[in-house]
Amino acid sequence: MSNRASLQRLWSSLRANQHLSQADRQALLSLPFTCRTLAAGDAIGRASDRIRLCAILVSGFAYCSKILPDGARQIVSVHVPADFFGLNNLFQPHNGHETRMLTPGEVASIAAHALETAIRANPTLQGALWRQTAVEAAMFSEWLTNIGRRDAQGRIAHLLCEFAVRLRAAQAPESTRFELPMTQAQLADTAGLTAVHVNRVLQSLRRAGLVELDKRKITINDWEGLASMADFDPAYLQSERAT
Amino acid sequence: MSNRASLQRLWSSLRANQHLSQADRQALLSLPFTCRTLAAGDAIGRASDRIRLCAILVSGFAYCSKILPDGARQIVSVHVPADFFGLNNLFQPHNGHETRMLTPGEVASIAAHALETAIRANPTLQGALWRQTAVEAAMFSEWLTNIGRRDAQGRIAHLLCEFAVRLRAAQAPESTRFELPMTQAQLADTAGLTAVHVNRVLQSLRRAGLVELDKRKITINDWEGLASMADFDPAYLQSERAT
DNA sequence: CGGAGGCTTGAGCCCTTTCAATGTCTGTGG
DNA sequence: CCACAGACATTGAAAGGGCTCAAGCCTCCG
Repeated sequence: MSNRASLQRLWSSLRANQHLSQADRQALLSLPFTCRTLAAGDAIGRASDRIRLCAILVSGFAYCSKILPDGARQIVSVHVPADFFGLNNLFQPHNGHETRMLTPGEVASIAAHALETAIRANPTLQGALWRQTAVEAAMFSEWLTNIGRRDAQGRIAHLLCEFAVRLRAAQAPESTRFELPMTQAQLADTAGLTAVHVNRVLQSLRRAGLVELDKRKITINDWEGLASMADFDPAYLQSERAT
Repeated sequence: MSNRASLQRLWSSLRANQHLSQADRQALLSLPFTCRTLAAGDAIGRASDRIRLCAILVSGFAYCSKILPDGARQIVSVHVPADFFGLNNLFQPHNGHETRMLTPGEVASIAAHALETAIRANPTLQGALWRQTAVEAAMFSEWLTNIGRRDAQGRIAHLLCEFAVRLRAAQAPESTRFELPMTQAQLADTAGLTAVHVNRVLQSLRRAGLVELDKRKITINDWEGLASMADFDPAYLQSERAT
């Protein structure tokens, strides 16, 4: 189980963290985190939980989804290592969404009330977290136009581009090659498509020489082509090294 | 041109305002607002503007959209009177989105930097605005699953339900009857559909006895039916009188 | 009275879904 | 070391929801 040490490492790469002062960073780090190791599919803060909590993804991937009565599922966000998520819990504890691990990994969570007191004592910390939810809102907005106005090819291409940039920003060394630990069914629930159709789209991207897929490893062979097909502009990610 | 007086009236109903103390309210009200009267279709803060600004919709309706290179448009949010919007400008000035008036109306705008200084001096005000962007994020998320996982009927039904609740919360006296100043083409750009198909869906909702349409006046005849068809749960709106 | 924008309607097409079956890989237990 | 289960990926055929194209209509407004 990782703790302060690995958290410390994380902070330096934490996106929400770019605008934090040293003092604020310290304030956050000194909060009572609880680290847990979870398996793929495990829920983070089950719907039944009364305990509102925010969390940092120390390692592994996670997603947040809403499930409709007919069983359909929409994945509204995917979290990569070092993401700070669950801030929405501060404002609306129960919104019918659930967050689960995509892969096994470690989560450092903190009780909402503890974070709230820290915030009250530290306005610039509050500002950083505010910014974090603003970035999340921008991503939602981008996904909205992605699902609402692009065809299947464009949607998938856009998702791949986004992940490439986010993963590069978060951790990965090499740009165009990364691991995306999602099944085609999960990609479908993200893109508002069907698993079957995602499969066919992926194949066509492959045949067009844009990407290569090996297990969950993705290699983008033609970034220009993929980005233009997706009409991708990374500005909304607020990533430092966005290119 | 309306000014302090009408702004004052607005504050009492302002959603972002529910959790503001009297002092914070005063702080906001004393800021240098610029009131403008705009026509339908006018841009609020044109894309060419270097001046970042946030605004309150004093009267009329507005929307925020993104336009794709192929000309397709996705409306990502609709603002009703008393909405505080454009907070995203504080974090990312240019994100390829544009905000325009849906109807003629008045906008009270404030330069971002003025708001920023006010925020620095007033942490609880910052908290209220943070909450505002959190609510907006929640709406995005809801729209995401709406477009991603519901068929055309469900999407339109959900939009109508949302507007009914928001308008009731914002101003309207009677519940199930309200004015929605959007053309079918704009509704289509909101729901990720085509104007033609929106027309047919609207007709089927009418034939099913769920709603009545007269010009831009909408009457919901069967709230239960419409809400269940849309799987609508108003919790995400964070509205006081949500029922 | 003419025009423009918005609403309707019809017909045909196509992208995406559904349904169903087959193939592939990995981990497990005998 | 092989058999077997389970989770994913892949494929084919057929149906369908929504789109496109195109024309007709209505209403408001100058």
